[in-house]
Amino acid sequence: MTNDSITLSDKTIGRLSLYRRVLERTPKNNKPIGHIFSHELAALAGFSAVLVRRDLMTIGFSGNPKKGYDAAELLDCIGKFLDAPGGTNVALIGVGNLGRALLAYFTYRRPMLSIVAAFDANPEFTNRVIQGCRCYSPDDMERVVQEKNIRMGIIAVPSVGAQDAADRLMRLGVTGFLNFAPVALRVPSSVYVNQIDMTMELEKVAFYARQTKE
Amino acid sequence: MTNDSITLSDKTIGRLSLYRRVLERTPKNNKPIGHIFSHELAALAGFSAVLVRRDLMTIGFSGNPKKGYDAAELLDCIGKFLDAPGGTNVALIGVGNLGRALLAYFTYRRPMLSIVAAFDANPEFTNRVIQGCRCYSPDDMERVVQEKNIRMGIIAVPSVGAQDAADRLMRLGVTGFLNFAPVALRVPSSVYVNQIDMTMELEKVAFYARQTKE
DNA sequence: GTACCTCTGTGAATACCATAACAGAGACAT
DNA sequence: ATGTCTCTGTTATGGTATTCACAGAGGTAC
Ligand SMILES: NC(=O)c1ccc[n+]([C@@H]2O[C@H](COP(=O)([O-])OP(=O)(O)OC[C@H]3O[C@@H](n4cnc5c(N)ncnc54)[C@H](O)[C@@H]3O)[C@@H](O)[C@H]2O)c1
Ligand SMILES: NC(=O)c1ccc[n+]([C@@H]2O[C@H](COP(=O)([O-])OP(=O)(O)OC[C@H]3O[C@@H](n4cnc5c(N)ncnc54)[C@H](O)[C@@H]3O)[C@@H](O)[C@H]2O)c1
Repeated sequence: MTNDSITLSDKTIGRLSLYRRVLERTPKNNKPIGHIFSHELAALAGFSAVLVRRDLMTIGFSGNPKKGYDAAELLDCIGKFLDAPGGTNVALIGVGNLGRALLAYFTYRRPMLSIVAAFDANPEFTNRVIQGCRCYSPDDMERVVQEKNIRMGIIAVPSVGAQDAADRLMRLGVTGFLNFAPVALRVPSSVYVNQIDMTMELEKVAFYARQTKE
Repeated sequence: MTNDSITLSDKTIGRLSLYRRVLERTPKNNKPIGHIFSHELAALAGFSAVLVRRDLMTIGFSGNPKKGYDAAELLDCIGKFLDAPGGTNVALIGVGNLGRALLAYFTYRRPMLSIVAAFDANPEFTNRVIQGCRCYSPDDMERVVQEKNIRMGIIAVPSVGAQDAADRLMRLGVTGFLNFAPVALRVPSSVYVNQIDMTMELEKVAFYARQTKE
């Protein structure tokens, strides 16, 4: 039914992720949603109804003009696109303030996306379990990444260590990064980097907040 | 020289914020950068050189074909666009795992953008100083927001409390939000919301990491 | 001086993305 | 049966962001 040969735009896969969480979370009169209309899903996710319909169209998911979309089937269909069949194992590099918050949040939250190991250069954090996740020394990276079949990395170390951390993980076969350090990672085109620059996001808000206030 | 009547695109103001931080941080042979070429700044920020030139063009900043752009003047010029003259005061709502990480990071980091108050419903956190920032009960919101002239809010509470927090702040004149809760805030068009959905960002990486691996 | 080189500045072309607009299908009332 | 209503599915349109391509300016080598 669903086929990965379709190309999804970057924006669309982000929205699919959000549709899924909204559907998982939102109960309708205390029982799971049966069917949902595009405009309902749009309101929950914060987009327009036509955009929802087009996203679902691109993944080849069909609804019923009278009842809307079957929520359970839609969840399944989105999962077929977003999730790797056996789940994806993630490494966290840097167990500082941000890293610990991420561990606390993501541990056991997404069944198909697990942070299975954390690494930190500070011996204070290594060889213990933090927020339910085992924390290792960077020296153990080669062994642990291979043992645990880690495919992607979250970089939450200071800027100066970010490129080095990425380089080491790439040598071990990691092909995707979520990078919180405000520095541009140099990677080959076969590796995907998603850069989150919170300072930039904050300054953007400050800019617009000022525009509307004055 | 610089005039705010120019309209900057959302993407451009984000990149300006990054150019600035890259310039502030990067020393050249242990002394501040004097001049910098568009391709150098592009490499540091992770964009293309022509995009850098285009951005600087839109803010009306000129370089020298032989020496490049004067870094100090550029910093000044970017500041004239991004910073409110007296700085912007920010409130943080929710001093949980993520909120504390944000406090630790942003306190004293950006001179023109300060988190001047935090609010949390949990009495364990209120009426004390956390990571250098005073933390109040939500009951004190009206007084504190007015006293400290707070213009924008960072929402780091669970989804269920996000809309309520935003509503209360908006009634007190706050016009911009950085929202980490994975829920669409309902706000009038005069209020700017920047939504950061880390789960979505993580799932995007998982998607692309899988594509390249197989 | 002249040929050449590099970099800025910018109009034109391209790619991408969201919205608008509408065709089609089923339900329902009369 | 027929008209109307609502929602889906899809094509057409518009707008915006980025890249392409190149003119212009100044500096350098010889
Ligand atoms: N905390 C925030 O809210 C925030 C906001 C914006 C950006 N960031 C960025 O996120 C990153 C992490 O921020 P943070 O606040 O958690 O910093 P932090 O200083 O609290 O934590 C950094 C951690 O990384 C570890 N570390 C340093 N070098 C390492 C290396 N080479 N290998 C392994 N571990 C190493 C340190 O021991 C420390 O535990 C930084 O790049 C920061 O710029 C954080
Ligand atoms: N921690 C992460 O890495 C992460 C990742 C993705 C999304 N988020 C989102 O960020 C938000 C905060 O996450 P967190 O991990 O810090 O959660 P948390 O549970 O650690 O902290 C939430 C804090 O908000 C306070 N709070 C609850 N209701 C409140 C209210 N009405 N007013 C004031 N304070 C209130 C609680 O007392 C608590 O201190 C959540 O919406 C979460 O979904 C966090």
